[in-house]
Amino acid sequence: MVNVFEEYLRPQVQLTAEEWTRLQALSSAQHLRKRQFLLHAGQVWQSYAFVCRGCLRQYTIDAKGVEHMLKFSIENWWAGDRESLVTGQPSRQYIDALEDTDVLLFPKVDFDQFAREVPAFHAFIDGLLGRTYLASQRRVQTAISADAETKYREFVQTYPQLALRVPLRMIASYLGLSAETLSRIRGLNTK
Amino acid sequence: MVNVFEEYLRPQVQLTAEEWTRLQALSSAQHLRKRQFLLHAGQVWQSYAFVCRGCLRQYTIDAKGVEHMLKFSIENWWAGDRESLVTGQPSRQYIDALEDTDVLLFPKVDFDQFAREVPAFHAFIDGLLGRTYLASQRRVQTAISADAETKYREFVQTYPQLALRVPLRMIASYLGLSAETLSRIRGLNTK
DNA sequence: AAAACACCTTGACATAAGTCAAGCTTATTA
DNA sequence: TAATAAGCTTGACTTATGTCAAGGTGTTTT
Repeated sequence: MVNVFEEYLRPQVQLTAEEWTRLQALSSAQHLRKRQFLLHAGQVWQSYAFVCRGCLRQYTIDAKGVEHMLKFSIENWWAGDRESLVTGQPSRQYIDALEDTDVLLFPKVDFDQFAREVPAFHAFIDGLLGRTYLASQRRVQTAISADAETKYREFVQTYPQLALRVPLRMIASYLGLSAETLSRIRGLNTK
Repeated sequence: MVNVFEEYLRPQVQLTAEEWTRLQALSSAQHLRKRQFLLHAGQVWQSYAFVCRGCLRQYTIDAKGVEHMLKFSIENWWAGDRESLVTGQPSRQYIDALEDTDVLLFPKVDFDQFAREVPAFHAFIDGLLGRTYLASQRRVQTAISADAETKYREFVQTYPQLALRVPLRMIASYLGLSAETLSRIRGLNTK
């Protein structure tokens, strides 16, 4: 399981053998069965989570009981509620597994400490955060300007791996559409 | 003009007199008349821009010629197209002034260099980016889950300064609504 | 001080997308 | 392997929001 992380990280950051060992020692593996929760609203999120295998969904539930998908995380992605992580406040989000999933958890304190002491790693995390932010901005732009069909097309183009793997009604929710609307749109595209 | 920046930064980062002088020396002031452009689609954006006075809008124009507001920046806010800054690719965005505006420009190369050499400043920029990213995530969440009225209410609550200062049709665009819809919503709230 | 413009509002109508409900497959679970 | 649940699709209907058009203020501009 650490192997997956190693293969992910090695091409991106130059770490000494010692640093690598130390980083690895910070992590703890966790296995999630399908439908099992990694985070529940009300809990404080205090880690960085790296997905080695499987698929997670991150979502909120509104006053009417409707779920709103915020993010999906498959192999080589990071997951977690950054807001809770940064503020220390209880999360309003849920994270659970759409498939049996293996996760590496890095406690915030240790992880940040490590980043502070290893500039190359720090730079890598900064870059990651920057790219994630850009992706978020693009999502905003699509959300405010595109019609339903365009939203779906862009999603498939951006995340082809997810389009095949995640239930449609969750993709619909991610895009701010009803499941029925998304189903009809797909009907059109197929024909 | 540098005073505004100093008052903004001093409470947030501890810089030595020398560092402060050096940072200041990197900046160049620019004055924009109302409606004047700071960035035009096709140009590469290569700076960090700090607004000392006035108000900027940042937007795209789609294939139909419709503008979509991405961001407004008033005093003590940063502006710029991060995507173009990071990738070095020509921007697809426009930035122009809604009022006469004073801006401090920090060339990317120098700014990044300074951040690398002054850890406290680096940490400050990281924190800023992190908060901006959180704001973007919240905007996504509202965009996919809220109705028109809620979007507007949250906007007013989050940015009361902007609600008074920016033309309604631009706020409507920022929220992904038509100007007419926003106007009707406001009619309801007032009564 | 006109003239031209930018901005907001309102009405009438159009339409994209949502809701509710049923039926049909394909996975899970007992 | 029967039973249950999850997921997708389709139809009929509703609704929120968009579009088009006109009129009214208030602001720039000449």
